Amino acid sequence: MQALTSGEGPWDAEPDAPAPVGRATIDDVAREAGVSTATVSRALRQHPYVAESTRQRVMTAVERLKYVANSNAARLASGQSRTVGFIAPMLTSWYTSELMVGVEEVLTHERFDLLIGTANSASRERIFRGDARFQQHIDGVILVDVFCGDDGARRLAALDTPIVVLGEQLQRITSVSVDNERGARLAAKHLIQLGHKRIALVAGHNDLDVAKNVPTERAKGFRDTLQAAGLRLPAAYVQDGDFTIPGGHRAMRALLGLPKPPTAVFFMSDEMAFGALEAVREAGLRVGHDVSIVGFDDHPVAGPIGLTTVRQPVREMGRLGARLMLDTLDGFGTVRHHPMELTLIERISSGRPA
Amino acid sequence: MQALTSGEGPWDAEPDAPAPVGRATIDDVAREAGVSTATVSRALRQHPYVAESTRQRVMTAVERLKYVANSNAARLASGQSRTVGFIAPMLTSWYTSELMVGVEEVLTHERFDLLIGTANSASRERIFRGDARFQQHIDGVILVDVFCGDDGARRLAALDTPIVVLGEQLQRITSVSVDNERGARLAAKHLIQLGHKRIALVAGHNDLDVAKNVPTERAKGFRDTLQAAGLRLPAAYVQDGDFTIPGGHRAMRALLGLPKPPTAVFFMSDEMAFGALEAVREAGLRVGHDVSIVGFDDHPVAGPIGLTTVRQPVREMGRLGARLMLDTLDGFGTVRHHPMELTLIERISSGRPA
DNA sequence: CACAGGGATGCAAGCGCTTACATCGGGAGA
DNA sequence: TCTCCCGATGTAAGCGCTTGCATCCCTGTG
Repeated sequence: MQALTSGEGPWDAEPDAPAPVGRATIDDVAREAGVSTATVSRALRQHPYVAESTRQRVMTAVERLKYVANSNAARLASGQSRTVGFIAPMLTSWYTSELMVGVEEVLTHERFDLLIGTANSASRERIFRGDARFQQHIDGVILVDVFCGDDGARRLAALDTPIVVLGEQLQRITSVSVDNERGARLAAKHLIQLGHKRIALVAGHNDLDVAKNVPTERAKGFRDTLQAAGLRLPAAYVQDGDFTIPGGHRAMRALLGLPKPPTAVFFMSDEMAFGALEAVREAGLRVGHDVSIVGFDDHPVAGPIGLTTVRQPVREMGRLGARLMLDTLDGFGTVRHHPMELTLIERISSGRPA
Repeated sequence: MQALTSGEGPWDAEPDAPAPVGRATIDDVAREAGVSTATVSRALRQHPYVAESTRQRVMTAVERLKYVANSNAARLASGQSRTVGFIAPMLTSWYTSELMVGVEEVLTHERFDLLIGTANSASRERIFRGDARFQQHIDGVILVDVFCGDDGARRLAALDTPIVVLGEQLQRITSVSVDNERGARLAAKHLIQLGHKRIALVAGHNDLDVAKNVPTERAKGFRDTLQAAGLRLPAAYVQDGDFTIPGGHRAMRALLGLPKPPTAVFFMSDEMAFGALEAVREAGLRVGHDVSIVGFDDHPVAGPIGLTTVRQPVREMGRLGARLMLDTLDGFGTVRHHPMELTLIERISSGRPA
């Protein structure tokens, strides 16, 4: 951030620009360059059949006139919307917005627009049917946390809309995801190695029966690891935290209210873990001593408050997802799954059992 | 969030829609309704001179054909971009993204698009000059943290682009802001009442000399209150935290490294305060006991971790800002300043000095 | 040296809407 | 009953681009 000293800085600079504020059209440029509008259009879009000298002339004219193409006209004429949809439940979670920022970053760079939508159960279907905004004016859709089964995946793949899925892996659909089972295993193993015997799980939702999805995979990795270590996971030790801060708070309170409360808890998201901190404090206990907590994400606040967590490169996932979408739209790129690395970050919220 | 049970849920529903995927044009609708395209256009946009019966017929046709207007065509024809720009430094801070979500919420509802831009020193100017994206295809601009002096404000007001400023108050420009001086006073007073004598300040930037801006106002309120209480604010007690988590961390470390460290610190943002928590821990001290901390914002994580803070209704500010922009674009609404309420939320990060 | 081939450019028809202007019809006032 | 007026609708000209097709010209080839 630049230091603005009094009386200086960009705002106070002289308005030295000639600035015939962006009124030039492609015809003006054509005239200025002495070519046809068609040639200008081609020159501007890297069409192969434009002589280098001509391109130069056009570019010069563009500079001089400060020409900027009217994207509405371009889109109308070409039939390409240069817009991709981004659908997720809970737009306000850190995870989602971080993905969105990543996506936005590369899309904007390629002069694409982002159309954002929430995906509650109703609107998911809507996307591919009658929804007003997504119906026709979208080149592709980036889906987050689809949480659909194999059937859903099949239906998605059958659509002729290019799709990229973020966060989970579906049959025949390009995706960027992490190995959720492994992530959960990392967390569980960590807690087990610290010596914990009573370890609980706070999932995003409790309905973990859908074929394949993030919570299910994490739950599986977690369960398996516990089982392998000869530990039990009683039903009461599995709570639903709704992937939100208040949800995590509630879940933790429920856990601490148990006759035999756990000494360690794995949360499927950092935000739920944050909520849990409050519950621990309210109970007069100390995190990392009386009860260990492990999250998932590596939210920016996780570091400062010392939350042990499984880091996933969220922003980078968003970026990659957007790039894959662009490749798909360009006709390149085949259906592929792109795995991203997961790392356990040990901090002070987890320690040996009291 | 809906519970998806195996084999069910929206994804698995039968594709029961007739779905002649949104290919209908306004002409199709006109034909279907037995009117001209002009009438359809008018009916759809609430033009007064359309008979109710006609409107009904058009609507029916729209329904039947699942017609959705092509916004590119509409924008091209009308010359209205239906897009507003959103410019802020640091798009990734919670404050900014929260504002953005609020803005997005109402804009989307009104079928407007949001064009997001960063405002580093260079691009600020660019907005109103040669910048490619903002030059012509924008109806108005929402500015966050402009941090410009009166001169800058004058230049802004002189532009013919509708402008709404969020977070601070500028001459002759519509804005939504809080009383920053008062907020800082609340924080300072709270700390003083707790009995603190050595109180430090972590600002967003140290260049507090610009005519009028958020950090300056908060610094003033803070200083004045300390002074009124007969307390000193040594230069070493004023640190620059850059409005980021790491910045807050650094600032706190610097403060704690002082020969006579403060017993309480006011941070101009919660995120900086979060960073500080880590520094306190590293120093082997306890927040709320050895050192009290007060933030500003009421970030969602502030509650869970017990950070005392000055709450500002950020999301609501974004919403209101967007609404004001829409009013301006509609020709309604005059230049006005809309003040929002600030509240001190006392939590456990602040207590009596040790 | 005529001719085919293909690179470089121009022409002009849209893309799907909006809107100024023309038109039409029917009730109110003369 | 005949204007006049105005509400309701139609006509058609673009908005600023993209792109298929036609055209032109410069090489390389036989």
